[in-house]
Amino acid sequence: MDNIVKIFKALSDPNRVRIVQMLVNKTLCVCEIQEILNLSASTVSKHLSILKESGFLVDEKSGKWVYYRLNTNTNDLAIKQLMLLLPLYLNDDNQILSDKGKLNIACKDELCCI
Amino acid sequence: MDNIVKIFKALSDPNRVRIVQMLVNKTLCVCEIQEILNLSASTVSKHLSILKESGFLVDEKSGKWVYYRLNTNTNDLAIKQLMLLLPLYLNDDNQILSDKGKLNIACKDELCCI
DNA sequence: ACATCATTTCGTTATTTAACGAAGTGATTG
DNA sequence: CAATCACTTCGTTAAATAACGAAATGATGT
Repeated sequence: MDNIVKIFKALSDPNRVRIVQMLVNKTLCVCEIQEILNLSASTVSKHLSILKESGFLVDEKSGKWVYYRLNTNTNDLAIKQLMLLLPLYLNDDNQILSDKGKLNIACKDELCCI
Repeated sequence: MDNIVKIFKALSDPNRVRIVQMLVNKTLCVCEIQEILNLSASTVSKHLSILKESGFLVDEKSGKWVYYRLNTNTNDLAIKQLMLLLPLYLNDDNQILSDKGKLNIACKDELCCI
């Protein structure tokens, strides 16, 4: 019960839902996510730790950077299914579309890291 | 986005998850739910209104009583799927099993209403 | 009509949450 | 080795949430 409630709590904030959707088929470092969300680094870090703690994300250090990606290898059924279902619910969400658009530009122009 | 976040927020409280699971294949009045959760009537009423507002429940007045049940006729894909998936995640949860046990006894003995 | 019962609404309190900036950590670069 | 960069942790503040009891609402039964 605690586990499933923690999972739903993780998804009950719009900025965290945006993060999860940004990371579909992508690996991003904290500063890229910060750029899109337009929040302070500490706030973004906190959101990422909640998503990691609940099982949605894994991180990987590489030099100065910490990269986050979806925990696609999870054994948790709820996490696995919700990661698949979320995009269906948010495919046509303007915020999510806008985030993805910005991300592509940001990547092309190397807006943030490297 | 607001809609899906509202849905996850509704499920991000253990008492509300318990309510949803109690109502699987059952219709219950507020006082029965109150009996199981062991919370004040006003608190239970608030939880029910959040679940109703987010689309999980519908209510029906009948005399003195208000009956709540799952909104199985919803058009909302997320609500529909989450109602199906939740029991899979909580099948072996002790709290949920205990609630269902108490509910059967309560119904037999007409512990609460009627 | 009146008392009672089931439920909701209101006002309050304690806890949790989201946000920030400042300070701390650890790796990289000059 | 000092400065910088990416990120996290800490401490604070404002807002949201969960809980309660008291009062309001609305139907039932006497």
